Amino acid sequence: MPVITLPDGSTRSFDSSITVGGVAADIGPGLAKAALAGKINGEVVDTSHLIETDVELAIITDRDDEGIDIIRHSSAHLLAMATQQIFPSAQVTIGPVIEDGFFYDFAFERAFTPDDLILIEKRMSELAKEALPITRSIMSRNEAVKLFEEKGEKYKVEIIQDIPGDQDLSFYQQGDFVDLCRGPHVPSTAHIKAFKLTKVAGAYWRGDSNNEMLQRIYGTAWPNKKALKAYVHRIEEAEKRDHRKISKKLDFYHTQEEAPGMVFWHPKGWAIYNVLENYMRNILNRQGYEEVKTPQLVDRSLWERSGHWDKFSDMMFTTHSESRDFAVKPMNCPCHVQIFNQGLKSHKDLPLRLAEFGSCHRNEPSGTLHGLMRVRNFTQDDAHIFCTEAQMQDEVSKFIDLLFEVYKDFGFEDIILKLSTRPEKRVGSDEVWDRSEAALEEALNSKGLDWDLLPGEGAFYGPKIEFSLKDCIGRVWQCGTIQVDFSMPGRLSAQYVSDDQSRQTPVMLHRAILGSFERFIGILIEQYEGAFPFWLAPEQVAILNITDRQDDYCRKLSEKLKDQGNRVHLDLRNEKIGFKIREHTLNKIPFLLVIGDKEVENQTVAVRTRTGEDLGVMKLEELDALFQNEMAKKGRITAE
RNA sequence: GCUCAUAUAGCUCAGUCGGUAGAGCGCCACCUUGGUAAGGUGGAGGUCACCGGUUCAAUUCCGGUUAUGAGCUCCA
Repeated sequence: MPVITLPDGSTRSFDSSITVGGVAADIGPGLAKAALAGKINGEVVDTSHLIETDVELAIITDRDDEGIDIIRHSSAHLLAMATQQIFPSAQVTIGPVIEDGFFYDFAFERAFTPDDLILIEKRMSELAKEALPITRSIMSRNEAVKLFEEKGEKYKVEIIQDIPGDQDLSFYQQGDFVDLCRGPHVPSTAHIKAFKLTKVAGAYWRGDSNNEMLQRIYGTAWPNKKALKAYVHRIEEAEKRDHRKISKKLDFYHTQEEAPGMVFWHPKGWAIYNVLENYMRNILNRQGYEEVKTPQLVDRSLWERSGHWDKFSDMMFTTHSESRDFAVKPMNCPCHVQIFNQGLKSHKDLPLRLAEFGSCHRNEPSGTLHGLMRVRNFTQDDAHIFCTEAQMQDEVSKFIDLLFEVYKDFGFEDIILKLSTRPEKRVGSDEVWDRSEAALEEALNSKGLDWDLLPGEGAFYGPKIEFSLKDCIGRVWQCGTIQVDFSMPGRLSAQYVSDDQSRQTPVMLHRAILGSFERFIGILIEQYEGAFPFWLAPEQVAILNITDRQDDYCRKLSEKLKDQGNRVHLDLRNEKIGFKIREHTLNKIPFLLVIGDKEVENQTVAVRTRTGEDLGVMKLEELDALFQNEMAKKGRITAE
């Protein structure tokens, strides 16, 4: 006689055991129809699950996140079923739920084409309309192996054989299609109402690049057509923000075949870059960093001593001169240790913070290059802090504060923190790891920050914190990092004299806030959709004459604004004012100054924003105040 | 690096079932001096990514190279 407690606290008792679907039907016909699954004592089960004892039960519908995931999972099965009906020789492998959708990997003799996807999607719709019941069954491992061997599904056999012991396995069947699956699934294919196959791409079997390439079909699925439409719209919006397209339109940079993965910055893109670099330079100076510059080309022997040659030589660009091998630097730290090593350092010199906007080259695999986001030549806002172990926590703490301030200036307030701890392969004693991890953890906790732990994800030379920011459409970008390193200072013989006269090896902290300027600018372009806030805008203000009678006034105004440090675009072309306004609005210049006879006569400017707002006629002092206010605000979304 | 796709004017893209190519925008010239998102007329501009092959003939078909795109793998 099971007594069932529902989420609202009410109870229902039944004379005999009952399925989840039965309970839903008992509550009401609407719920019976909407029920996708049940959650019993926190565990998600099928609607066919039989309840025999007293339990807490929640009926899951497409209003629950779990419900949407179940729809997506069942959509993956439907995809596999449809695909095998059309292409019987395609072998099934895995088909999990991912963010916003699902995929299924097939082994197939050729690549699927977009036309194939249309066919498969059509068949999926037909199968969904047939409202095939989805039923669960249990098989022993041996039975299962036999079944899939008969079907010639060698990947499934491999998966099943990897499941340990005599564990019973669950299977889901719809029509004549059956798949190994933990479940749960929707009760019938009729619950799969709004889906779309989005793309096809290669993917390695078991994610290992040594394995054969499978064909992965991606799809998205939603509770209803409206949600699907909203998703498609969201994707289109994200595509509109693509920094590569915007950069071409706004003339920020280009790339070309002769320099793959490297950026030709155009004047407007470089203007943004310069603002960023100078901003970081000022900030680091204020925080007690000292800026340095080190060579691009360094003898191979230094990289051998630092250990990079061993691990990363195939990712380093090399050159040869006068019978010596050189490598273009892939990072700045070994060079910074060289500066540290000049002259005997005292503990009184610590912490020593060396910063460099160091241009680095890494020969990234060709397939990974992507606009400004992944390049072969990039510049980090890099710095290395040489300190004692005792100073470590304080330095980390200061760094976190600084990073939050910087991100705020760009309008990023949602920051995700992750602490990565000791991996299996590592250097340094457990005691040193204990102390370093504790220092990082304590630095985070003392600020009351939320953070995630990634056990075993640290670098071989020390633990690290990684900082990711969320942009305005919810995408996450990892930018900042601070990493403890107790390997390199020793390898490169960095030492200081302690207060007891002994020679000690300093701890080194690698840290960056923006990461690489290239990538960070890419993120900013997408965040702002090219409409940079005033302080970053490559052109901050355009001066537009109405007729050539105002030329002199406009030229003088331009000089004056430039003298005040503004980036000015002077447009005296023989074009109508509407034409010029349209053009500069599309170029996303924050302020447009329209100058006609009236403005010349009164020594004023008529101000229009790129959003089309008319700020009216202003005196030059008022304009200056407006600009200064904008500069002070930077990209912050909340006022101080 | 792997799989698949793509490469035509400065940009966005048509097109040629094999007979050396077009549009819009932009650019240049002239006319127009116009008050808040496109004034008019005319003109220039392409070894159809590169290297081979097939063919009487290749931008088009085939192979390779390079770059780009999507995904996978990688990211000190």
